[in-house]
Amino acid sequence: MSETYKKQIVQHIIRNLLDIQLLRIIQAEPTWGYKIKKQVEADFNIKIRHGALYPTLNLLEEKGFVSCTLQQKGGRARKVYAVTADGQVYLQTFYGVLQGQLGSNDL
Amino acid sequence: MSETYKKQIVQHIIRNLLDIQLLRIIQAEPTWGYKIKKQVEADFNIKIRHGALYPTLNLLEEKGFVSCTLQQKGGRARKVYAVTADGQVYLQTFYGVLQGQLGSNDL
DNA sequence: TACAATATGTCCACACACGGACATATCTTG
DNA sequence: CAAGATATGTCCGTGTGTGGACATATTGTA
Repeated sequence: MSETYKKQIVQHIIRNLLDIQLLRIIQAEPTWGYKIKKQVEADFNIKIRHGALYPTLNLLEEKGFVSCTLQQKGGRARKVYAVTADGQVYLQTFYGVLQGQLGSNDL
Repeated sequence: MSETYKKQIVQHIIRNLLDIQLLRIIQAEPTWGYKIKKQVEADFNIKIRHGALYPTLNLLEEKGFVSCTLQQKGGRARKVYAVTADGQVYLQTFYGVLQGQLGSNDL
């Protein structure tokens, strides 16, 4: 796996496919906005705007791709997201379209 | 594979990941701009702007991800593109990042 | 011979997304 | 007790990309 293009690719994805990438991260493990931000910034050494992150999470919830559970940790509230069945279908369909693995019967 | 989200996902990809999708199509078979446009429009029933398509193809060539061969068919010239070794590495790295399959040694 | 298709290219008004500031509240640490 | 971290949210000027027109040349067809 090449290291040369990795950072620019990650920024490409975060910029253009934030919704998909969030779905993927949440599918791996239910989590919340702030943790995703810190995690991605640590893993890839890039910045995620929380001004884009939180509205996108809310959008995913509106679309029914993730469900939201309010978790109280002391007085601080976390909105823990989990991928719904619809979200999983969406994500899998995305991968299929991207890699051209859709059967011809789909049309 | 779900049909529900397919069209919006394809538009999502064409809009935000045109370069990647072009790489994938060209990797499957060396081809040229106009054919890609017609093919995608027929396959997915969506419009591709050639005003975005051709500059993107030229950009991919500049970056060295595709090579270009001028093919004369009668008097009409075609710019037939093929994916280079660099382009294949880029594409594979992209899939890896997107699906989170990068080893931890990559950092 | 005129129109549609093939084939590639540029350009511009406009809309949308970005970067970053502003905002609020709680908890932890020095 | 103040500063930084946790946690989520809005807003706005600016810059980037979109949609579609304009452009050109050849070939096939009605």
